[in-house]
Amino acid sequence: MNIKLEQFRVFVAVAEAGSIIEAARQIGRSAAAVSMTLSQVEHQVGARLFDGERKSRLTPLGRHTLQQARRAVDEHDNALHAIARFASGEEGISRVAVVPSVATRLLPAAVGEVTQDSPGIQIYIRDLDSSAIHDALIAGTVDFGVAGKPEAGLRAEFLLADPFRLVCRRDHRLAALRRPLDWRDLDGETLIVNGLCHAIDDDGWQALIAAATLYIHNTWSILSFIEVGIGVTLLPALAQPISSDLVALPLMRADLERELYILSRENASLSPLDQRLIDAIRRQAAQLEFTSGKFGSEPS
Amino acid sequence: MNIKLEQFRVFVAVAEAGSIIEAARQIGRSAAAVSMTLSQVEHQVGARLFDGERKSRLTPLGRHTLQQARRAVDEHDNALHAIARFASGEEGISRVAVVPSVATRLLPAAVGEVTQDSPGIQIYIRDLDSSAIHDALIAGTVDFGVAGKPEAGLRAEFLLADPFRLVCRRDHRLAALRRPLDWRDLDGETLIVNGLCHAIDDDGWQALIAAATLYIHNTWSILSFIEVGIGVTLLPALAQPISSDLVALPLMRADLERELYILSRENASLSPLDQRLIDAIRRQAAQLEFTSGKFGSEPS
DNA sequence: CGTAAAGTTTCAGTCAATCTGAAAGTTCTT
DNA sequence: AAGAACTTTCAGATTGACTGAAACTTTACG
Repeated sequence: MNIKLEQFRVFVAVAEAGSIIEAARQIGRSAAAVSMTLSQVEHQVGARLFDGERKSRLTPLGRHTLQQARRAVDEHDNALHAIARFASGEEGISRVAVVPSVATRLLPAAVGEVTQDSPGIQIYIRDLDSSAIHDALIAGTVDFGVAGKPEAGLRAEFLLADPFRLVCRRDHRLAALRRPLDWRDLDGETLIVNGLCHAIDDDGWQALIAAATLYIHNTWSILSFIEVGIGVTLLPALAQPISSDLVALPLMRADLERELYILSRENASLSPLDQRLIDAIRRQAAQLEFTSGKFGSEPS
Repeated sequence: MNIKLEQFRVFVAVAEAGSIIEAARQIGRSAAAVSMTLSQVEHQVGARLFDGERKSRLTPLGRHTLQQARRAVDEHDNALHAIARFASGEEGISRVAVVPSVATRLLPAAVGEVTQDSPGIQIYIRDLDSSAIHDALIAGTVDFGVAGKPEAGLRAEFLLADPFRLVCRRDHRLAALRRPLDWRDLDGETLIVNGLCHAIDDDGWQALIAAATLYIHNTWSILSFIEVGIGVTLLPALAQPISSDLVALPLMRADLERELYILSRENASLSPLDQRLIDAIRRQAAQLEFTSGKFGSEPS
């Protein structure tokens, strides 16, 4: 016995309408087609499904078949619906790993954008440093990430270039210069080296960090030091928290910047929800304005 | 989006086989057909379901679609299976009302026959007198019944003719006659009239019961009276319990019998399980032997 | 690096299933 | 008994699916 889904649909329509003509009208077929389909179903089942000549009363077997047919049709429609929702990104799970600055500055608005119209979705977020993000991607524990360019084995699409700035207190002498800073301006300053400093490929800078004494990994800790008057540091604009006590000063070398990429596994597609989230992150990144031309500006 | 069940089947086969050629081999189609069906499905979904050129790795959307497709296909197969089981009478509910004699003499073996190979079925049995059975059928509380012929409104198919016998103690003087009895033989006997006596259309008999003093409805009670030596009665052979103290004597009027019918609602089909049960009852009835020619025989 | 092998897709033709409108055959109602 | 409503049958048309062959792509391997 093999009854097709469309045959089930026709049978359900007739059983519910109680008449072939009415059912034919509802599903947009001719009565002849419905009649033939129905007799095929009865032939498959091997017994009559309706009592009497008209199609208004079901046999016990017909009632049972109706139950089963309804169920099968409903499950099929549910499956189609679920596939459509997943395909449109209205439903699903997205696992993301991003650097802390993206987690605080880009993700909240992007996630808000995506979740606003899609209540059924789930998003897992981890904030890690770039190399941990690469590892997580290769391990498959996250679907995509936002981080610096990896060595290999990952697909990378450019997201944004984040210019480095010198961060110091508003009342620092460097803030009073009101011009892009040179490395020589940092002579005699207490430089706090952070994890992102090594990415800057500049000889003068490398000499400075080689001579530095303070190395602090966590961005928030660094800023606490600076706030109480100890030292200055170099950070990408996105990594600078908004604080009225601190300023981010542009550098002469305006080309020094951290590049952030959307990373994902090579040869592995992303789910539609991942795509939506990436699109939202890109939109948020496009809205960023690095006020690199102005002096004494607040970070972002 | 409308994906047919057969398309789901093809997609599931390819996803599980990891190759179009292998899937095509399994489902008995050409690779070309499978390839075309698959691209139809992808077109319907609106995105790729497999990563890379070969069909060995699914995209996240593909995995989700596979889950849903499996579910839909399984539910459809379940529905077909459930319909087949119900249609063959291996599953279902049967509600039966029968007269007490049938309940004790025919039903046990018939039910045993049916339940033996079908563990999934349910059978509800009520034993009632004929008119209550008619009422239950008309009310729809049972699917079919075994009882005497009803007035109207019910479909009746002849089951068996149950010859009336005279029931008395083995040591009764009538038992010693060893010949079919005439009404005159009952002169002077204490006749116990029961509910079935009125069905006998015979003037001599009607005169006898008009003159009787004992009227007892319940068959078992009647037999208790007879066992202690009080009276005789007339009962259909099937209603006579096996007891070594009692004998059932044939009557001269061998044509006096209670006719039992399989009754069901007119214009209402019976379920396949009902049919199986009816068939089993008929087989049991056919095996009955009323030893009407022999004298002093035990009741059946 | 080139060739063979395996896998996939495209193509055109064939075939089977399904649909339609018309007509005939039912059953039910009046 | 006649008409109305409904269902089925029929022949022809349409659609959709399948096939084998060939082209194309990717992978395996010497």
